[in-house]
Amino acid sequence: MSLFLAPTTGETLRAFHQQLMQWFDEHGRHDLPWKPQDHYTPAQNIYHIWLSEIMLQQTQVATVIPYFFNFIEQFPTINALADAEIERVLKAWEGLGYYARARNLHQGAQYVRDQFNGEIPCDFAAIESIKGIGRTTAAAIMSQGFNRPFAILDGNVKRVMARVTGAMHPEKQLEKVLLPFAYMMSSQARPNDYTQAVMDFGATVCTKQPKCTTCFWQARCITLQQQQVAMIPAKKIKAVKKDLELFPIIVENQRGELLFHQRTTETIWHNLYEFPHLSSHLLDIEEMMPNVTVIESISLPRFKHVLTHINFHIEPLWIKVTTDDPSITLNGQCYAFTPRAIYETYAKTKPTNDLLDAIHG
DNA sequence: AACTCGGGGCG
DNA sequence: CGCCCAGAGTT
Repeated sequence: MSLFLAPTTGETLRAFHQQLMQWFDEHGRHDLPWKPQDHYTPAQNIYHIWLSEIMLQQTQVATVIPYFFNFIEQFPTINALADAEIERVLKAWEGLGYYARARNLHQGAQYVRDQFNGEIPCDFAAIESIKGIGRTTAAAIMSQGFNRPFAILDGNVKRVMARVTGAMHPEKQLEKVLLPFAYMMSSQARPNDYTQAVMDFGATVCTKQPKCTTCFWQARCITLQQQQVAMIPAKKIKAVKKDLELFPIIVENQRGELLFHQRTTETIWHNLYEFPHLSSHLLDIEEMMPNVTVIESISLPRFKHVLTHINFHIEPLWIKVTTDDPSITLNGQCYAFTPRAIYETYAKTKPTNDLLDAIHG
């Protein structure tokens, strides 16, 4: 049995496309900074679209814009990015989240430098072979960068297409069901503008709580007519979150240097910097750090840090000590005292930055 | 197919 | 406080 509210005809999709493009010309976002510009080379414009697509994964436009400007200033070309140190790339990404994106982007730039002479080719399969680029981002580069008819199905497009077609399918089936419709839409006129148009429409009109009274399609929207707007697209099944406690220890010596180290775990916050932390409360300071004299021990307020799948409950301890040692062994691991000017140049986790604000503010 | 990866904004 | 945002890699 069909999960569509009603069958969708080709005429319906063509009419929607026509009106969408008219809407875009008048109301679309035409000033996004990664839009191709004449004072950049064609290769740079493609690079900008690539970069923006990566930054925009699960991240809103307003958040991305300042990061984008900073990034292209530091890394103006793909080859410049490829030749840069990963530490600099992560620093430019600091606070944006999903740090695997930065590592994949850096690896991708080296791949493009070595395999494609520093220029992204107009080849969907080749683009998709670049680290960090999946079907959606590859299609976005093909359509927006090269003006080729490739369909994207990101969150915005899925929401728009689900409502236009009245697809009630659950999240997993939805993408497969909508892909043929998405391709049909993209294969009409102005592929690059269409891609931007449908995303702008999804981001500004056909939102989660859509502005149907201003919508050009309200008279023909099957989802609106049958009052299913709140039900389409179907909600995602919420993942169960874990609660984890974290006990960071901020050890500050008489010169104001802090114990600081780079994460090496393969899981979260890979390659980023943080304070040493324990999995339980620090019981005996003198026992854990024999060669230091504790001047002051301050419990900072506990706070929460939320990730997609983890709630961190953080109970920080700030210990001011005197010692002649340049490093401290804690739980069998060696941590070095680091001057403020140094650690501020490295990309840190969000809780670490919050703690730095707390002790310096 | 399910799970993992951040952080910000908004109602 | 819950949900979503221009998703992709791993298992």
